[in-house]
Amino acid sequence: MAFPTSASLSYIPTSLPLSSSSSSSSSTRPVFPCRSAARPPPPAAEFPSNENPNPSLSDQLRPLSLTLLKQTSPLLLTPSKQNPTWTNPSKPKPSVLLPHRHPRPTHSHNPDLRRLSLLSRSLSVSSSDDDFDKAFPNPLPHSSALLLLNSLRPWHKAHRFFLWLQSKSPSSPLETIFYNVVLKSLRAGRQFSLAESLANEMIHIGVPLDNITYSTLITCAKRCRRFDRAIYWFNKVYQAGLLPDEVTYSAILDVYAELGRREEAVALYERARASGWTPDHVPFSVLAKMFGEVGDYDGIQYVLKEMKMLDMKPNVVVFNTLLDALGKAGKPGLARNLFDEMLAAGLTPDEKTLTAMIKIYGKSRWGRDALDLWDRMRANKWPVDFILYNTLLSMCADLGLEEDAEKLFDEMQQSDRGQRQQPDSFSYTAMINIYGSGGKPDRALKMFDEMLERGVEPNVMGSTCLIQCLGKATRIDDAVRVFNVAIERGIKCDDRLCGCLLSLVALCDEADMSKVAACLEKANPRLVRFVAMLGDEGAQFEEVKEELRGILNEANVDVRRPFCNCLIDICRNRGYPSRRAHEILRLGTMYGLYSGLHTKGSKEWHLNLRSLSIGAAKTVFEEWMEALFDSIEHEETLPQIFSVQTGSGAHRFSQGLAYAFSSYLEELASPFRQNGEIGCFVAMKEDLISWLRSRNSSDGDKQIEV
DNA sequence: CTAGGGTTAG
Repeated sequence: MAFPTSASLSYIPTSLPLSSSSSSSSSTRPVFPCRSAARPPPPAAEFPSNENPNPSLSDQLRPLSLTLLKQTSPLLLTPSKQNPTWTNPSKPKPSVLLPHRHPRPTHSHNPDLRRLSLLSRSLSVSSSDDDFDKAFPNPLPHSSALLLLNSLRPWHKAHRFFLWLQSKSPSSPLETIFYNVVLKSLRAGRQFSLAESLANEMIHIGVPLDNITYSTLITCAKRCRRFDRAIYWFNKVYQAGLLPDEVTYSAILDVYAELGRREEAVALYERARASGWTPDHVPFSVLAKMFGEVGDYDGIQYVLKEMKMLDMKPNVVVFNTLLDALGKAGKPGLARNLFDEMLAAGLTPDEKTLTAMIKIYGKSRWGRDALDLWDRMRANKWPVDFILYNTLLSMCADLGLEEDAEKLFDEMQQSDRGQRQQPDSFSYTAMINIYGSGGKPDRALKMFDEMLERGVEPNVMGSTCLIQCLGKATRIDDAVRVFNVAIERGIKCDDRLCGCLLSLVALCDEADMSKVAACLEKANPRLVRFVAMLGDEGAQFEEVKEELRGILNEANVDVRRPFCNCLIDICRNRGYPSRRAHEILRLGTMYGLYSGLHTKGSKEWHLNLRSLSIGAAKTVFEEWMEALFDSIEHEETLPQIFSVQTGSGAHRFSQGLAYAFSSYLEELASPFRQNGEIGCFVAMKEDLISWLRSRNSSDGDKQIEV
């Protein structure tokens, strides 16, 4: 893919309307506060919490920097007011950030380096003030103290050394650089509170904070998920009468990006650009990742366009984030083109590049591209690391490449133990996944047991895959055993695992029901009660509706449809009151979980049953037939062709639906015929009408029974 | 590594 040439003038967010919020400005808090008017820090509650990487619409629309878009910030207006002769917009006066970086001292090679490095290692066993006193009876030279401070690990040793240095010069405070170095160490140790108190100490005793101090504080806050404090310290830069330089600026850009506050991040970027900033690679990587996170393809295009405009050649990191972003935006073809472009530009892909590409091909089920790339990796001796190994295994799982995965897994097992390439829970999960989705429960189970023997902790996904596979083979006792082992080993039951247990409820016979219910009781007792309610003839629709709504509200968005699918299966398989399956389907439809199943054209009406469970597919089909019968009765115009699609089972989770649905249609003696393509069933109008008429006259009841 | 920013697995 070439960089896009049709460049629109500015980024228009795809998912968020701008217009609605641009009228209220009185309560907005400028990102670039006026120097004279120091503002109190924003309340922490104003920022989305850690658990919420995708803030609500209102969060995103909180017009923190929409003030920037409207250019109402006093600081931003001052240049033209103070300096009316400044009229060349192509060379704007820098107003929001420094055009240059903080100057750093050039380092002469210190002859003590080696000695100090050995010393820092010996101090790393224990480091008390006594140790420091013994090691340095004479005052330490400035540069040696700094080098040692920088090399002490973990953070508390550096911090203790810092305190010791402070105690050695009680009359004069340590210079900024000492604070900066120890702050870096505190960041590595994720000690934000301590870092912040040191920064406050600097302010208190008059040690100047510089851009290095601020950027370290901001990234430390970011790593500790204290985004509110990151923004607080960014505002502090302006309050102190300084301007951020491009490192500090990129750091805060990354904070907004991580918060998912995309408009504000873009506004920050554009404001800096407008004031003459020529960004380096970092902000593009930050923005690309931000857009990729939400699959915002237009956002990715915006990043490409900006780089193109600046005639900037992406480096490997930028390519990596762009490739990953395109994958997340569901554009495997564009990712492939961009990867080719990267090679054509003479860059060598690294582990992360290849991980991104293999992941994309696996998820898209582009088997040929995946295997082709794998061959090229080996032929070119491109670097491979542990994560790439595991990604290759997951790709094999996605594509059902059992033999390739086995070879790779063996390779990992034969690697040196020190290399950290021994299979871990991720690798085992991939193997369990391969065997599980290939219908080989024995091998999957063997993998799980082997994993436990080798002391590798199971994870929730591997356990879920295995339980699902054992469930499909109706090996309920094994499934229950695996569940209990997983729980004993500290697995936290997530919604997917709950859904998996729910599918066991649908599959097991009456004798095993209590064992499965006991598992589900540990995972989600509410579901156990709800299943009982569904089986109770006396339960009213309103009760079912309320309880289902509660359950779905508590559940993760992407398990809601699987939950309903499973519940429908349970109703049908366990002989619950026959209206129940239809009630769940109706409610699921009401909650928008089954939208887009029907397509009505003038020549053909189509029913898409892909990603439905067998029971849900049957129930949806029954409702469709009922609706069609009504249409016939009311003599509506019908098309010539009716088609149903179940999917061919290319996706491992939909395996079996085409087959099950085919025999179901045969049982019903329906006129639908599989039409060349697997999983595609077609009936002609006349055949369908006569079949529906005969069924409804012989049944006497409009409900189609199986 | 040598005081500060960006990229990898369901």
